[in-house]
Amino acid sequence: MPTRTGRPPKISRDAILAAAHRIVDTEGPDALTMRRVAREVGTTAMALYHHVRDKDDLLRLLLDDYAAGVPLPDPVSDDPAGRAVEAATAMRAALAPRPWIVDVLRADDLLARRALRFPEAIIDAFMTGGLDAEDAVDAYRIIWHYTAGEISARAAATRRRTDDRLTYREQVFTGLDPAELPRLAALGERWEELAGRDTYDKGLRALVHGLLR
Amino acid sequence: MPTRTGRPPKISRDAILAAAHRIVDTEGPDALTMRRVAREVGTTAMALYHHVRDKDDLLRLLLDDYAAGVPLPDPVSDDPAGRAVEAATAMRAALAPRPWIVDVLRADDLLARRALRFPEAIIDAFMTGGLDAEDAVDAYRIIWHYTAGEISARAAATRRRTDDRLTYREQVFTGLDPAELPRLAALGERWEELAGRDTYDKGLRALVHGLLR
DNA sequence: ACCTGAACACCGTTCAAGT
DNA sequence: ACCTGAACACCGTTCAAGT
Repeated sequence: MPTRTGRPPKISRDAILAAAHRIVDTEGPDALTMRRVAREVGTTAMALYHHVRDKDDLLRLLLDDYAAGVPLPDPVSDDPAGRAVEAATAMRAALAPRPWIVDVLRADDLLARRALRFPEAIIDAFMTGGLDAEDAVDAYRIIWHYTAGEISARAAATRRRTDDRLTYREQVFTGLDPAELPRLAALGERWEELAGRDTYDKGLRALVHGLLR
Repeated sequence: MPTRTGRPPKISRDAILAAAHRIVDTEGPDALTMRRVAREVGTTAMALYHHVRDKDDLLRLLLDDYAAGVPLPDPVSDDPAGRAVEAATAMRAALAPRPWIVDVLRADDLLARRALRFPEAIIDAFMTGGLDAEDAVDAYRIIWHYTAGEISARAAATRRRTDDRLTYREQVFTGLDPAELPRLAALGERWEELAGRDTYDKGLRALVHGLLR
């Protein structure tokens, strides 16, 4: 049994992650600062740097934890299109309540290690549907971009709704010149109502259909 | 001619915007702080608050300026699908070099006032293609989500490429269990190459086709 | 009316020192 | 080996005072 030398640890990476989870779930991602996490585990912010490389590292670890807990339901469709839709819908359902995740991994159009079941299922569905590996990867990435964009937009819209100044969009729509922008002018105030609709599924089905055609 | 009273202004909103443009174009959006803008126009940060409400307001004004300068080329296609693709491609081309814009207006799936030509053209194409107003708005919003997601992802990927630690994704791909994730394991290192491809057009065409079907 | 200085309440991170 | 305190170099914004 190897001898550990030096001062015994007061805190652990697990304790840090648990605290981070608590904070982000109850107070949102903006409340997640190094100082706040430190307070929660009962140390100074600087002690954290002994257990995680930096804040980005913390976020990534947090993400991987979430990913592990999200189920990918067994497919119920027989056809490839249906299976792709199911997997993408599950992926979106997992992310929608935690939109900050999208911001963390935006770049990696691949999800965290323990969430790879989602791309796997989607790529598999497309390959079963007759696409070769290249086209299936393209299809997955296209769906990822669509999903990430939709989640970000919805999250921002929700944020704005709690804001006072939802006036901007109304303001944009008053006094549109029908000669210049006939379609938008005709829509008028209906935009507000139409833009609130959840169109994810509609877009997803169009996308999958178009990609498999 | 109305008599203006009080101290004459040293700076103007135009001067502030011009400075902000200079900063964001040469040093990127992260360099755009109130203090930095103030230094550029030769005042203190607090003087700015007399001309813009807050930083968000400044960003929105900046955005509107950009929007005014971006051309929407005349359509060349006869068919509605082609015109929708053209307008969306122009919109993406306008945004791609300035991905921070997407972050500013994420919520408003409608663009800034002076950029309304883009949604107008896209909605018009879909309505010409036989969709009713509701479906055309849905179609536009779906395309917007896809476009915003793609731009964000590409911007983040570029940022990461200049980073040192592009190791994370490689790391994820080493030692995948082929029993658990057969498709991804088979892809192996090819992911890196495949994920670099520009798939915007492919996805856009699939989407437009699926939406008009 | 417009501008200034000082201040508030924060950030992430580094670094030298302590146990 | 692990933790601490002080410090660095920032943020956006408020507020009272000056011109």
